[in-house]
Amino acid sequence: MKKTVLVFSLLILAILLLFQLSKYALVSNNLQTEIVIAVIAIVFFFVGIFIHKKSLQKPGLLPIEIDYKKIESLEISKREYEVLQKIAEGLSNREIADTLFLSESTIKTHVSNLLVKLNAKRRTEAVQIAKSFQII
Amino acid sequence: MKKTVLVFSLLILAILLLFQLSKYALVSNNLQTEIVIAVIAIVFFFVGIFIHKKSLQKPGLLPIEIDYKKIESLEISKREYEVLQKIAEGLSNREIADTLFLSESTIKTHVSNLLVKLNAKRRTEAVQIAKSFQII
DNA sequence: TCCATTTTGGTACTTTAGTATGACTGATGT
DNA sequence: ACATCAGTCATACTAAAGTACCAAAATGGA
Repeated sequence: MKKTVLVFSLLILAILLLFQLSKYALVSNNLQTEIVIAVIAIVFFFVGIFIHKKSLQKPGLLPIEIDYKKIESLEISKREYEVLQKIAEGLSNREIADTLFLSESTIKTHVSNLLVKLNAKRRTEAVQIAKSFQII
Repeated sequence: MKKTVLVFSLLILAILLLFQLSKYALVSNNLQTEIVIAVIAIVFFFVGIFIHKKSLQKPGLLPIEIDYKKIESLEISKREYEVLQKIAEGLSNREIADTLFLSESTIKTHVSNLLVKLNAKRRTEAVQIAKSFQII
């Protein structure tokens, strides 16, 4: 965290410095206008890339867009999808049953149906396939 | 794919146009230098963000940086780590044994050790924890 | 060379996961 | 009113996963 603040502070300072330099360069006509603009453009282009990269540092903030159409096309129902999410969280059938206030039998039924619909042999494979489909 | 090419083409055209406009604006002194530079800076800043975002569109290209120090601190050995990767791919113990040319017993030993080291109760939970630790 | 660690593998066991099948309920649409 | 379907749950079974404990190679340094 401290490192991030430091990096951003330095970045802002560098940008301000660049601004001042570019103004001096232009008013004193030491440099060609094109070069100054190009430098500014390139620097801010990379700053944009850098900022965006930083903003994605935490995996929880990754823009994982869920493909709801895919879920529909696989004919996965609401309940089944809930179970799929719990599986992906690493819960056992017993734990899923408890969190959803259902019996373990019901969860087993849902899991079995999910495996068929996702064409998976195991729950771990189901998670892998679901992620590749961008549905979780 | 076609859409991406189109968008990038338009983007490049827009940038070139901006360049020309800025040059005209500066030489004819219609606008203040600061404003032109600021506009250039802002535009390229967002272009940088846009480009970086686009480059991350494919999930396979996500820059998931693996925390090797974390792996070490958890005392996960090379073999155990290989097994962990296979687990995350959704393979069964039997399949992992076959791909690594080992017996299923060995895989079970590795998995058991992994569960202890990752403080997980199940292989699915182990995958979840490993991802939260950024080690897979 | 010797020591520590990793890697490998086995047996015997318990637990969890998954399959197959059938049945009941409640909501929905025709 | 009736068929349909999602959701629920059960039983009985097989398969896979995981635990506990042990032990022998191999690997890599000191």
